[in-house]
Amino acid sequence: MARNKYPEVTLEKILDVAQRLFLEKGFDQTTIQDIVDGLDGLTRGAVYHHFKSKDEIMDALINKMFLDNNPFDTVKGRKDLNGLQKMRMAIMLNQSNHENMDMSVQSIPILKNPRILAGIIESNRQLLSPSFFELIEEGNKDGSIDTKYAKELSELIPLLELWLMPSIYPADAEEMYRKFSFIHELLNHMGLPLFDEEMIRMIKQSFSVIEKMD
Amino acid sequence: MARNKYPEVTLEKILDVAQRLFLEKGFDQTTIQDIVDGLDGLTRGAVYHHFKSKDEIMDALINKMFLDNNPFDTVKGRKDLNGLQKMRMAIMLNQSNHENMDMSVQSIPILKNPRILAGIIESNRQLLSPSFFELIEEGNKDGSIDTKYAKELSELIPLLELWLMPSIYPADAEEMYRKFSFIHELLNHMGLPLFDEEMIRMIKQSFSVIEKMD
DNA sequence: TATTACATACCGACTAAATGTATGTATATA
DNA sequence: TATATACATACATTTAGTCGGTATGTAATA
Repeated sequence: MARNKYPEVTLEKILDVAQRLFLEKGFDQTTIQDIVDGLDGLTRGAVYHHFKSKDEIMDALINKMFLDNNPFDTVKGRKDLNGLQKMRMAIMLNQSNHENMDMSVQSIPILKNPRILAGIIESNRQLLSPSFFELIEEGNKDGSIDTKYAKELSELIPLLELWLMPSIYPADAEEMYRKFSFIHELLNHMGLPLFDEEMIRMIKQSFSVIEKMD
Repeated sequence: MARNKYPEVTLEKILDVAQRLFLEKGFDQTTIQDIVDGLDGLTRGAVYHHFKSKDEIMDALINKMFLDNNPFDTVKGRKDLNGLQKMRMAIMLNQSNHENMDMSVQSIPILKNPRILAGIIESNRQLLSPSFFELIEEGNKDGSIDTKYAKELSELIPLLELWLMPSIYPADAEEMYRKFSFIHELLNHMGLPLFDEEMIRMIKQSFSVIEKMD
């Protein structure tokens, strides 16, 4: 295939296809050739020109997925929100990001894709937690949050999100609701009242919808 | 090499070598041939006779590591302990198991070994949590524990143990201590006073030891 | 006890698949 | 026009897994 005037386009295409395949079939089950096949016309040489290895594609993907729609960029400029409110918004945005790809993620058991799981955990720790930390600190300063455990909470919250993923920890609607109650109580006790009444109602409702789907 | 009269010996040997290598170099970085090389005289044929695939070796290992020294077997018969006390003992036994291999586990960043990480998470959920659940329920019945969240706690505790692994979540002694305080407070609030004064003292001491090592 | 039949522990060569490398070619840009 | 680079192509290498074969153990039979 002819050389592309805008190589970034090729690069993006590679990441797009890779993301789709990794989520559909898993990282190990996806070969470079599989990716190439979805790249109409290009060859493996092109891929290896842009990326040193399959792992490097994965790393790039993890960064991209986070940066593409970084909840914290959206939240940061909002002078009208205090720390707690920003935190709530960031969590919800982040959650809906997850859900957008969860349709595909759910289709394949994530525990069978250790590389993806590890990727999530690592990017949580490196990217998500520091941002959470900032917001919690901000809340501590403006008085909307009052916790001794900013660092600990910022690390733990992503882990709790993991706990809420039914593909890892299977749970029916009732069990999901109990988990949420648990987390609600936990966060309140630790001084980070993340869920307000409206959020709890929304969550409750979304579960009853799931219930009816079964 | 001559056929072994007791094939279990060969099987054990394979698992031994595999465990060593997986922890030293990681799962993906260990080839079947690497395992064979540590098996004085045997060939890859032997390994493939006992195991269908590399993954099957991993699965067998996970089971073995748990069953070999299952904390719950030790605890179960102890009529002199109530549920809470059994829970404490199981946690400590389990923890010291971890520490025994942690010398090797720590040496290699576990996030670079997604397969092992996923294995830990899955075996926690399938083996550890159900046992925790039983003990917590027992405690709830005999009055030594009083929580609405037996199921949730039994799932969350292994996740908290993950959080405490410095190879995944780097932390100095001070930070480790804060994590423990956090968990202590969390569990107390949820009705599962897992750490008594003695344990807290022990933990505190073990951290000051670490501190001095640096 | 000797023989036979069968099961299974293990060997070793082969296949297939996939990653990665080295080199070549054409095109864009300076 | 020269140079960098986007991409192609051929090749080398690594590794998982398969398969037919061999030797040794075990159990039944006589």
